Amino acid sequence: MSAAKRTELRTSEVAELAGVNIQTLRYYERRGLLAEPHRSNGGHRLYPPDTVALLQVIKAAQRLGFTLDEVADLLDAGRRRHPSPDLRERAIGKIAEIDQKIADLTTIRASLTEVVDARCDSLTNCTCTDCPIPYLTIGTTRPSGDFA
Amino acid sequence: MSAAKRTELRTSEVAELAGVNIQTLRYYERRGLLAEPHRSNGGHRLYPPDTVALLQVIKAAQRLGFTLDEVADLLDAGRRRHPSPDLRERAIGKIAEIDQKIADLTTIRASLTEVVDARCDSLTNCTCTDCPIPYLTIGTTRPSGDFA
DNA sequence: GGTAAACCTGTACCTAGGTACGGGATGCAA
DNA sequence: TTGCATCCCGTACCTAGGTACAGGTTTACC
Repeated sequence: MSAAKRTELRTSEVAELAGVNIQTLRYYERRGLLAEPHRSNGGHRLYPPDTVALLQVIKAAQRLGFTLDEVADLLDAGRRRHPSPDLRERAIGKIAEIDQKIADLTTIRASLTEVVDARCDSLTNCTCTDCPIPYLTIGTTRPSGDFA
Repeated sequence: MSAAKRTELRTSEVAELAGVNIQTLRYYERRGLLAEPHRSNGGHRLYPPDTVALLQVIKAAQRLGFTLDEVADLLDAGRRRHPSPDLRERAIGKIAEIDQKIADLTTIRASLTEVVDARCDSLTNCTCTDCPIPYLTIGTTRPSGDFA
């Protein structure tokens, strides 16, 4: 079936393109994140090409701190335009959660930005309290100063 | 030492206030995320009150998909206004990463928003392709339509 | 001074999310 | 039609991040 290969992807191809392990594909299939692909006569999996994009979405969502169960929910929600009232309810919850995440990320980002353009007036005349130039720090105290 | 208790918090108090398990405090201490608190004469830990806020920051960062090692880095960066060039470099990298996360979250959010205000013209006259009203869906096909 | 609740350390165990391995079947190009 | 790369399935193992237990001190209140 060298001709059919043009449209359907084999396990290793999907894995490579999406940057995931082959075992992960089977794992996601077991978890219900990936629909069971159809098979060749011999039983080899053949995936539709957009599986690659789907995997990338899954991976992105995971990096954002969603569990696989949550990702499954999100995908489910994203697919149907006619959610059940329950699903709609959960979608609203997720949106609030996402807004919180964005707010938190923004806070962290601001803190990092401060770090990056840490303004040290000069090496010999710096008003910062945690300046590495030792004698400047003597006798100063500073509140802990974590992100927020 | 009932008087000293007013300023310093015991393990269970910190855990309760921050909403984490007591074991987690010790775990974070081992991991270097929490500085070793000083001890009572008998060896019991006594935490400064801002530990609670710190824990909340850690938990928030975790929910955003950062590993504990990354959280440690972030905290470290957040504390010092005079980063080493290396730390500065990593901070810049983190900012890019965070921007990506925010972008991804925004995409997912948009998709969920669509779900929430899914406009169904009416129960008998709906143009959506995955409308639950059966006969409307006959003969229609639709691209997969995951988030992006 | 007695005692119950909270704490200590060390070690064992748990869950989520993968990843690797073994032994056998398939796909496909030469 | 043979040979080698891939694939199959089932199962075992791994890492991160916790969480629980055991057996023994300390605290704090009566």
